[in-house]
Amino acid sequence: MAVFSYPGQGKSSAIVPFVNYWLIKTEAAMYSIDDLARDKRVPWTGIRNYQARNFIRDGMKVGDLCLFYHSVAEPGIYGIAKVASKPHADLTAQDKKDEHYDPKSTKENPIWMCVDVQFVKKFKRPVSLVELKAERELGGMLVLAKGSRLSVMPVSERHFKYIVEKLVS
DNA sequence: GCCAACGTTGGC
DNA sequence: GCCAACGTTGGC
Repeated sequence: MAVFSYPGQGKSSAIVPFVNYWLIKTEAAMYSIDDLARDKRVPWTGIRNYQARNFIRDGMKVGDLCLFYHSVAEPGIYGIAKVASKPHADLTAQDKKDEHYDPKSTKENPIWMCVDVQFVKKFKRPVSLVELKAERELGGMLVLAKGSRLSVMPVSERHFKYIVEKLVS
């Protein structure tokens, strides 16, 4: 939480949630923005990369907004999701039948974390990877970096707002 | 389907 | 701790 004071209101101030911004990746064939629109809220499981896990564990807070990115087929940003829970253990890692089962994960040391994500909106039109790359304003976005393979990564407020307020509206 | 770029694993 | 082998990701 961060304290913001509003100009013109003397000494008054208000506590408002401090929002972080993220980009979460998925293959549409596996789980798409339409699937999230249908399900409304799901645990974002299956992240098996330590750097991505650390972003989830150490950075994600309820209310954070996520660009919803489809990789591989027609790559681009398709909408927005919201972090709807605190980070918690990803139990699919302890499920032998799950495709993301990890024998190193135990009840005592779950290793892998996830948050619940909630559907916010699907863009009227997706912002393709080609379009993202063409925007000078978006230079430095992690997802555009060569070799960027993280499935969860932070996004700056400036980049987030440029995409949502300038590119898709 | 190809292949570059990564991350992880395991032998030493 | 090094590093080759291997598996995966993801753009094209």
